[in-house]
Amino acid sequence: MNHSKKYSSDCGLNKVQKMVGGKWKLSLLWYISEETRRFGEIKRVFPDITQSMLTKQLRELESDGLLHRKIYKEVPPRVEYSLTKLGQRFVPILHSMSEWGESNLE
Amino acid sequence: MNHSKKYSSDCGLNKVQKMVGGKWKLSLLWYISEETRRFGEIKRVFPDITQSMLTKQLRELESDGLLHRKIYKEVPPRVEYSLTKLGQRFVPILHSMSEWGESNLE
DNA sequence: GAACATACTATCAAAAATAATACTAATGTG
DNA sequence: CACATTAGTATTATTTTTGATAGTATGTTC
Repeated sequence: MNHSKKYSSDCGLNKVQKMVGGKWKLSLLWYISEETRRFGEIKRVFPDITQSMLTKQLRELESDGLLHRKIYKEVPPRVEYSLTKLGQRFVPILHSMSEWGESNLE
Repeated sequence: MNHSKKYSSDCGLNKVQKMVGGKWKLSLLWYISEETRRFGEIKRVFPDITQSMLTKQLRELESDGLLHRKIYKEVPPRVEYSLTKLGQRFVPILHSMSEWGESNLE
């Protein structure tokens, strides 16, 4: 890795930032990491996020490979979100961030 | 911590997100964690960040307690940025994010 | 056959983040 | 006195992110 690339937008750090930088993404990952969650469940736990925004962020997390989205062919619809392997490998980082936040900030 | 607060904007995770969520902040922290850096040095290493944005982000990191800003009473001016204790405690998280990014993303 | 439930989608508006550009202050040097 | 140097500020765009609101599809239940 040359010097000009070390701090560029290609570096691991910036990729991570782009993937989980959204306003709600860390919390969503955390919540889904606890167990598989249905869309409506998530919506109820995060009442401040609008439905369209929730859909958008979940889909982005999915296309970034962090979440798996399982659609049941039922009516009314049923969609479950869970962490992928990649997402699971991110969970320890979530935990250290949370802990750092809780224990260091007022 | 009650359930309504667990995923609220008060939780550690969201505080962290607000503090380091800026487009350049993770990289800036990383660069400054390596050693104390002068403003102009940072500017040269991150040519894509405008000067006003750089100032803004560094000041935010300072007021969030992650960076220390040392002003030398000289002309031309000399300002050095370094990590605070709090910032230093964040460095391991930076490393794990970087590693996760490097090793898991194409 | 009307209402219900769920997970959406589509538009448009508002707010927040970032960028572009130009300007400033102060002093040592030639 | 003009000029270079450094770390800024100020102002105005532009872009990106987020929010508000309304509408859709469809099998099941009443």
